[in-house]
Amino acid sequence: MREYMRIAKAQTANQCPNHPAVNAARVQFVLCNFRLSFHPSSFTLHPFMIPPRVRFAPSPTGYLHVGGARTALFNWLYARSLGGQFILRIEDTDEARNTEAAMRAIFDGLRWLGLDWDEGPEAGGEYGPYFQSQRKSIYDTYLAKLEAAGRVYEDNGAIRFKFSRESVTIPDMICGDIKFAATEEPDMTIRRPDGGYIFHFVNVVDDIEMRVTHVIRGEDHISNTWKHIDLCRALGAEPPVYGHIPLILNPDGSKMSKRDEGASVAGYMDAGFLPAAVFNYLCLLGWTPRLPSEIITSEDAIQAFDISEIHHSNARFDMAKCTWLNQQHLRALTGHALVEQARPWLEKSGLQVGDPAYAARALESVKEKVSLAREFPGWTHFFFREDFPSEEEATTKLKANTQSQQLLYALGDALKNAPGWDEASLTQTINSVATEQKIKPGALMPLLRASLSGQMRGPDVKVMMGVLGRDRVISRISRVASTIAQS
RNA sequence: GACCCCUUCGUCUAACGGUUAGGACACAUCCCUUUCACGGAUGCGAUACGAGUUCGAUUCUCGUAGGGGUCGCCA
Repeated sequence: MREYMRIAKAQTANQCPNHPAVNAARVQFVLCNFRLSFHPSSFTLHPFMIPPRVRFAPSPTGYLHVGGARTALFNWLYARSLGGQFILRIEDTDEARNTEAAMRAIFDGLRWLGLDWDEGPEAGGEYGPYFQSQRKSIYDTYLAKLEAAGRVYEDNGAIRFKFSRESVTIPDMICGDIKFAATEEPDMTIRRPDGGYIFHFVNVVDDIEMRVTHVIRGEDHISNTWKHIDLCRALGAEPPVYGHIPLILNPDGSKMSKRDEGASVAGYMDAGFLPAAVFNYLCLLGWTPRLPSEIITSEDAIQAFDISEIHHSNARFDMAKCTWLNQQHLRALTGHALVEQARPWLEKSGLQVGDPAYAARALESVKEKVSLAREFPGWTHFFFREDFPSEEEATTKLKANTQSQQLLYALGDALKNAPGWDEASLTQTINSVATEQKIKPGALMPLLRASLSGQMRGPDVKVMMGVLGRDRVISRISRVASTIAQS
């Protein structure tokens, strides 16, 4: 197998030397088909084989689960890396779950992550409708095929599909060959007495109808796959190629369900995660992009994606690493992008962003200290208002030193007459005050910090002074100095 | 219970059958420093167990144990 891969890569590289990534991906695609359809001895390369059509088919449960999001992500990467189509189909045959809000959660989550679909709700496409609730007549037609083939029978008003009961070997793009012995499981119900169709049936029919070539889904479906293939063949269609990806578990190894930390994509939005970071983390859970850094963009992922490299074992969710990645991505933001990322959180805290250039400088002064965007207000609120609170610790610091008031007045006077407001001038000014007062320059810093921000941790003091500007700095210093006098 | 998937540091993972079993996160210590971070350095820490094949096994085979999944008139 490895040898075929090597030859295939060499051949496609020759054909299209300008697009090595596309070629590597194409080879992968070819090989996945090859695994299914060809014996090694008859292996031939088909570099211009039709691009894959994959789909993400969630049920509108009211939220987008990270496991589902990662399934969508791997499907999307597969399509994007091979120039194929990514289809979104809503499996809403269970009418109780079929609400507009439940649907929105899925659309919003996917869009937030940047997983755009080529066909599906709000995108159109020639194989619609993309809601199973609107496809009943199609299912009726396919049921008739099964009836004609003598593969169904009625059971108390429900309709069951007669299994062929043969042992099968399923070539899985990720797990390799999976063998299933002939089963004694009861035949599968495909339609309820009320006429509603069951998941397994509609899922298979839609994949046939929508020309889906590759089904990439959660490992929880491995055991259902032989049934789907059986159904597919009974309908006279060639089954798609399957690939089963491992599940995401809680840190303790249990199954991740709705209320668990990190389970809902909306939770990441609410916590101030960057979509790029969550995208990045999901890539790393179950797949190792062979890139120099673990910090990657979606473009990197598309370039590097190789479905055969997806792992076979379940992975536990690690919020600490996801948060670290968010910090890494946050650091890469500058100017406008940084302001827009922080804006909702600042406004939610009642802060007016105002001049974007000023806001950008304020945010950049702390961005390396922030892990999640929602932490921005806590670090920068004093840049955006004069009536900021003074924390207990800062007040104590100012009052503990009997010289505080005198030092602040001296600083205020010196800063008023500082020759400039750049870092060098500020350093010079502060140093000369320190010399005058016979103390170390470092001793002035906490006083300045407390006076200017009301807290004992924050941006570099001189950077903070630079952003605030001379007028605000002097007025804050004198205000604090006089407050100390009153108390 | 039957069937299927899986098993390397706490977590995510790397290692043509030959490596002092590598990296990232987390943790600890130190350096840098006005704070908090970033950055740098160091440390802690793993091949589930038992057989077999082999000169040699994390790697291949079998068994055991453990984890996960499927077996709906849910999706």
